[in-house]
Amino acid sequence: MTYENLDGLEVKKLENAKAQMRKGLLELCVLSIIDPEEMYPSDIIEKLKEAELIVVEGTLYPLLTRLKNAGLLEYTWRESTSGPPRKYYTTTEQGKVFCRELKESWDELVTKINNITTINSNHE
Amino acid sequence: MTYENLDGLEVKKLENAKAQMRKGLLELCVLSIIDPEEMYPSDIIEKLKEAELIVVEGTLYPLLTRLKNAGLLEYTWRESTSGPPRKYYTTTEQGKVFCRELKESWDELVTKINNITTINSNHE
DNA sequence: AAAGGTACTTTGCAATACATAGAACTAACT
DNA sequence: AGTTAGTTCTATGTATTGCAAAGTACCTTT
Repeated sequence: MTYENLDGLEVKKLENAKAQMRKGLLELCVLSIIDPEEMYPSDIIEKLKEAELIVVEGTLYPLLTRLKNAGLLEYTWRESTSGPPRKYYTTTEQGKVFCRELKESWDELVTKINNITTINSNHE
Repeated sequence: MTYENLDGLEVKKLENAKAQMRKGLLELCVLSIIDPEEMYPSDIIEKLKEAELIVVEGTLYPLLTRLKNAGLLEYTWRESTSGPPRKYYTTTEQGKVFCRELKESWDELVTKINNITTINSNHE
């Protein structure tokens, strides 16, 4: 990824476009990360960061709450040795099913987008 | 894609999740579709439909306007033999560069998401 | 002239990111 | 005991971009 062909304004636009691309994908990411085990929010943020998908608290907490309210996640409080208690989230059975469906939808979407963008690459 | 594991409310949630996934991806799609040639909006909608990415006027027209205002697209009016005149859009040089950068960003994003969701699939 | 079809514009709403401020809890320090 | 620092979680305003729907404008046909 190099920005040498873009001026300052374009860079900002590209950054924004990248941010918009991420919208709507976090549910899948978060459910996938949590699924095999239990996790508390800062760990989730850390895991996302390792995957180079940076997410901030203001995004994650409301998302976790939404998923909990939708019955896809549940949580238990756990005392921590290094500060206040933590909410450990796990995926409900419902959430596992939903996550699998979501993954399928994602795969289909990727295929569709690639069909569009790859076909046109061949013309260049 | 089967919904047999989901009840009515879940289906609605999944549909919504799919809609959210699409957000942010249309710029890339539209630029990719237009790039090799010139196109007017109904044709773009048709092409997207063929690719099973259904987009409505209320979405596309403002998007085209945004891209035009950003200098990535330009248009000329053309008379039509079957109705009112049409706006034919073409990609500017700037738009071609932007589209390539966007494609790279997309590819990176796909890789990152797949890293997250695939790793966890292996645990099931 | 009116009707029908096509093309484009506008607007309100919903959803989900981000930035930021703040509250609450615990451990360590003074 | 009180204060400070670090950690965890909550809430809110803002920005962006889809969708639904209504409406305007233009051309052809009736």
